[in-house]
Amino acid sequence: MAKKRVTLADVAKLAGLSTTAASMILTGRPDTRLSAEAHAKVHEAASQLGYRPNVAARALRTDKSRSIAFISDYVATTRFASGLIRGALAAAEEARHVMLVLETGGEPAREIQAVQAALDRQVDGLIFAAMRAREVFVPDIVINAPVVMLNGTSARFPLSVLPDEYQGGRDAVRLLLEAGISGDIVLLGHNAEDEAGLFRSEMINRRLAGIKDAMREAGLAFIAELSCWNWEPDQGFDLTRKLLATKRPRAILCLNDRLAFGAHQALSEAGLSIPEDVALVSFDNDEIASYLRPGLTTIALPHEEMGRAAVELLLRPGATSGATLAMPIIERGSIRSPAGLI
Amino acid sequence: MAKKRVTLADVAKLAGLSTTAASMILTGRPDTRLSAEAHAKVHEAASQLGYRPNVAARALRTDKSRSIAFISDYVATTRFASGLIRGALAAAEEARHVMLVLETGGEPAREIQAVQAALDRQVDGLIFAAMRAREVFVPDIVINAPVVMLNGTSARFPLSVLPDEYQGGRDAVRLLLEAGISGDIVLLGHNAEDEAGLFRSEMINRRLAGIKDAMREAGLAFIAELSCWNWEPDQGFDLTRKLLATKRPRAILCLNDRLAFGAHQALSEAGLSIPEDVALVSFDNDEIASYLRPGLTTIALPHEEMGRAAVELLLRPGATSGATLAMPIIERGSIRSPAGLI
DNA sequence: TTCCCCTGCTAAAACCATTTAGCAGTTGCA
DNA sequence: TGCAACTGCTAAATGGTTTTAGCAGGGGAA
Repeated sequence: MAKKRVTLADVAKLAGLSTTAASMILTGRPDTRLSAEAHAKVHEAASQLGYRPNVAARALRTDKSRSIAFISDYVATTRFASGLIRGALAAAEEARHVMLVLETGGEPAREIQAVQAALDRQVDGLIFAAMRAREVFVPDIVINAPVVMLNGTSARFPLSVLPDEYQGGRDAVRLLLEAGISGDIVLLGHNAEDEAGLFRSEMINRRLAGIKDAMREAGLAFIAELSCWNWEPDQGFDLTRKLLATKRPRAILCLNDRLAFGAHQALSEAGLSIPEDVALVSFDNDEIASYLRPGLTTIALPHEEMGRAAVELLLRPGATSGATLAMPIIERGSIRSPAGLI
Repeated sequence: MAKKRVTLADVAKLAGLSTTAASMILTGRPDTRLSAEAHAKVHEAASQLGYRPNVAARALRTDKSRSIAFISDYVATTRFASGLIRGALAAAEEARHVMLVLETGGEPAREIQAVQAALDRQVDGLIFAAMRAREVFVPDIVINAPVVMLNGTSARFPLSVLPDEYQGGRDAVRLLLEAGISGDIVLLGHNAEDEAGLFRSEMINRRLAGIKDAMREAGLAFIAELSCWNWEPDQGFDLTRKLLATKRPRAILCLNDRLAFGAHQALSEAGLSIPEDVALVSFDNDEIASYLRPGLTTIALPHEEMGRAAVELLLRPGATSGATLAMPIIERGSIRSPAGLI
């Protein structure tokens, strides 16, 4: 019952020409010598029959499947993750490619499976996205297709798309300074001594480097540096409450929005107002950043742009160097509340 | 330079047998009469060469590509979305399938594109996921592959996976009653009169029906029903603040967690404590629900289970009826704070 | 006239797997 | 002995496209 797919041969027959001619015309070859009349007839026949090329057959012949693989350790968890996917998806769509999404949980066995599955389907390229990546991630298989690392790096694959964390770190400090804050600043989320020898991630190290450099250049030092491994709201809450027992900061620089969220709660409970008593700045532009009152001023991860850049890089023929994307500054009301800010 | 792919012919040659034999052995045909020795030789040769079947070639012959399409209106936005994808991904992986993810933004043109792209790649089935779906969604193309609707329904495709919103609605009310609350309850997010003639979504209607039925059976009526179209925190905040100017509720039943988040802020600002003064219950188990203090007691959408169920349904040969999944009750501290609850 | 090039097109091979049809040799049974 | 059935295997067709090699016919130059 189900009608057979219409094939190139059907089109050719209807047009009264060979499949060779039909193929050449429909793929838009430039140097062909087929007549204008032939072109017209083939196009007419194709649209009349609703012809769509069979991608599997084409892939078999050309080794191009117009599809790419997006392999990541985690896909859910943060808004960051879906932003990356979303941007990549949009860019893939524009390039008329389709995207296979694969999740590995960071487990080597699943990583291998994922890469194999993608390669079996002759993808035109692979993106390795690191969502939580503490360290570099290396699936050790022969891959003869372009590879782009997204939000991570790899010794084997030089092309990567990264946020400019160093500059982002500097910007966070600069925002505080520009608001006239000149001391009594606390760093929430990291303490060099406590975490000596621990490796969190290359990205975070750069963020910290930017922060430290900017502070030093301004002749400032944090009055406290609070360490915790999981950057979740409850940690931010506990650390801030403990902090307030002994110190009265003028600003808290939080290493992500979730910590800032917890800090916000602790400050509110202590009857301190934001930003008048204590200013807050953080990173990521997580969903919750906009929910707070006042909204959190934050250095955003350019999720969608990164995903998009990865695909564009992957599909650009002779790409040789990766991309570093600026982290946009999202000003809300947690540093100062001038007119015009939410 | 790049080594040629290993083909079945290579394996057959090394094993000293025909490709027919190699194919039959590697695909594990049951009724074949090939010798144990032949089996051993072929498997040996395959693993020695690292043979991997070319999926495109296989798809061309068998019309099965071991891949499915996940087409949704939005992919980022909510945690809900990525939960669905994640569950679907896990189930697909277990079934050794690969998943194409496509986003349409709810635009008909992109919907058609997406379905075509998937069909061109001979997917073994399609999932249409509705993230925000206000109404039913129908891409009007001939699709001769199984289809499952996820979090939505369609007249054309009877198989769908849905949360049991009606029971969820009943549960929300029941939780309040069990906590000894017997009146002064406010419904936040909907007002039958204000929204007469508006169609939000079938799912939400069922949620409301469950709530209304449970209230009626308990002989109760809401002391206020507050309508707003966008269920975002700022709306919840504004409506609750306005409410508090004239009324003093004992509980607020919020139609989603974001509204509850806003209500929480307004209650805190008014100096009311949760749950002692005002109890809060809501829906979705959004990420923010666990961040609040106390945590939000909420009726969860079973994201991952739904995604998983959709794939399993899609891949089950003669599936004839869809699935309705229970909405788990996540008890935190916003209705009552007994020992043991967060 | 012969040779060469150009035009407009096509036959057939190639890509890599699955599957149908069938072959040669042995055994089982009457 | 004759015939059927079985065993263990293979040749060739098939799926839909791209691409290489080349064909027939006409025109221009030498």
